[in-house]
Amino acid sequence: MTDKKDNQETPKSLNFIEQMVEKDIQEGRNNGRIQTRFPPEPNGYLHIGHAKAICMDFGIAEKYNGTCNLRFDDTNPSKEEVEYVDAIQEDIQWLGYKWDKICFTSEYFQQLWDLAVQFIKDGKAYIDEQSSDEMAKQKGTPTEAGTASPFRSRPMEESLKLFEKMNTGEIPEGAMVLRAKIDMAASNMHFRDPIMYRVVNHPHHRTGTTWKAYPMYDFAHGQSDYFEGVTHSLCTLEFEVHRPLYNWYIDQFANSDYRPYQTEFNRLNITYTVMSKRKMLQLVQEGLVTGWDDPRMPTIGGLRRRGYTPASIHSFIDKIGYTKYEALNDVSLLESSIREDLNEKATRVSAVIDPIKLILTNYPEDQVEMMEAVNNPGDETAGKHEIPFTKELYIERNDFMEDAPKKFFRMTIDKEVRLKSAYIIKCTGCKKDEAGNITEVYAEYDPQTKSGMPESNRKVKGTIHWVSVEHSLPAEVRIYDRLFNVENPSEEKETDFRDLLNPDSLIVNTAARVEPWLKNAKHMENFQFQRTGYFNIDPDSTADKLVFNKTVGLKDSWTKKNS
RNA sequence: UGUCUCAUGGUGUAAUGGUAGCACUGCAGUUUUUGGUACUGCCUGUCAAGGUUCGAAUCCUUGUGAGACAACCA
Repeated sequence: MTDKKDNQETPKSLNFIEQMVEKDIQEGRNNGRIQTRFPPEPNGYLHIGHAKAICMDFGIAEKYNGTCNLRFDDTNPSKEEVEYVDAIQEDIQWLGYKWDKICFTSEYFQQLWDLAVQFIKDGKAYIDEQSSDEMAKQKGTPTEAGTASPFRSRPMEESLKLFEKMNTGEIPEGAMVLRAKIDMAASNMHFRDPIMYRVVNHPHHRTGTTWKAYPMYDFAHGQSDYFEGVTHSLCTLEFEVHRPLYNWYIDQFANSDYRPYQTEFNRLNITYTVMSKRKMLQLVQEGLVTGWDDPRMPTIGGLRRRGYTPASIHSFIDKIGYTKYEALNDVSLLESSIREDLNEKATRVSAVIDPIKLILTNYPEDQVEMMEAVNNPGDETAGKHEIPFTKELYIERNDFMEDAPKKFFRMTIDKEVRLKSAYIIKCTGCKKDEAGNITEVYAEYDPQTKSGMPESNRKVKGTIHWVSVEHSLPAEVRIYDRLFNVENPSEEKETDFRDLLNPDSLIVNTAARVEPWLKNAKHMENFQFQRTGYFNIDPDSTADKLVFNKTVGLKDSWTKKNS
């Protein structure tokens, strides 16, 4: 495990954005200054797709000695809430990033307003009183030019007066908008007199009722970048068509030698994973999940509670890269990232999920032996822990088979198997109820084969885990599978996505037992158990419930979960 | 029948005119006190057709396919 680090690492090739940034620095664009921003709208929780953007925005600043602001793009008060503002900050911090400054687009409302007024005075904007339907009709289609609004040549003074009114409350929502006067025949639809301002009567989570007229994304984003001093405005591919407008707005007023540049990269898509905020909100509101941080959700909080570490998310993002190709990443790449990280760091513990009683017929009735188990087989410095061993144990139901096929390495009658960290035992039989279900398994232990004794080196094909019946604790176990059962949910756009929910995404199993010392191991964040998978204690958890996570980990994994 | 963008193994991503490599997945094997881990090997690729060139994944042309854009969302 240590020589892994000794391997000389081949220098990682730069992605296209890093290459661009290095070129910009060399050529002295914006005096070689690097400033980025992460601009979420506070209308939902951050998900793994945002993590990709976060790693880019903060990562570029970190790598090239620049700065990165966290800017809340809060220009639509009807959808935004303080709850989201707080959650977003927590998630970014959990990922390990620090913003240079925290800001809000709403802080620039006055500047944007003044700028809009200037646009009107310059004859570059006008108040349109048409309905949105009328405006949509005259906008044309991507293949046909649009036609001019009857208000397009409205005198500047009139527009100015009406614009003031838009912000006093006397104009109802939808009655008028401020539009930029550009080109109704432009091949880029965004140039056909885009809306700059509209009326929203919903109070804003920060500015209250101070404003009634709110800027649209296109009029706000580039300007905010400019006001802040952003040099590299990085966003996802769907904003590509907006870039000419982004530049056009800036061209209208910027007169310094500085200007921000927008660059787009591909957004994250993962198989079996829905990342639409709208749909996630619906899952939460309809109670189909327990909340935004339900472990089945692709949110940062959900992944955290499912046992993902910040390091695993970083390594995942690192592996998928940034291009302009709209990729669909296999979820196994994400899963391998957490396995890799936990395998290295996680402490191994024992737990039996689907227990069946194993009785060692020749073991003294009241004897308790403390068995020593390593915490991490790949890391000696991780230490050891003790597990109580008794005559009556629980083993996994599927670790025993009465009529076993040849390739079955675990427990079967007349065959030897090793109890991990304890003795080699030989199965002698089992007991069944009337229905034929196995209720108990019997075996004899070999006292000479306790772990550490010379005899224990005997070759035995199988090794199984166990817990002492007397010392075990019952636990609520939740088994998580994928929330969706279609490979690419985005292909099912027309379907109600709820039809795509996997009915097995959450299975509660109350029969599980865990060994007692787990209860006292609150200081440990991560646990791993090898054949069954990986354990993780939810850092938010206070209860002793366990969550079984089927997707993460080798085949299965566990997360301790709060009630 | 518009504008813009993209196309490399099953998936994702490198190679920036000079040996098509890496990771994930899958399949084999070695080691193993869990069938895990670790290590080794294997499978599979430049969308197509032309052109430029000593040499093309890379440059040019045409075609094909995919995506984005017609919200008073961001």
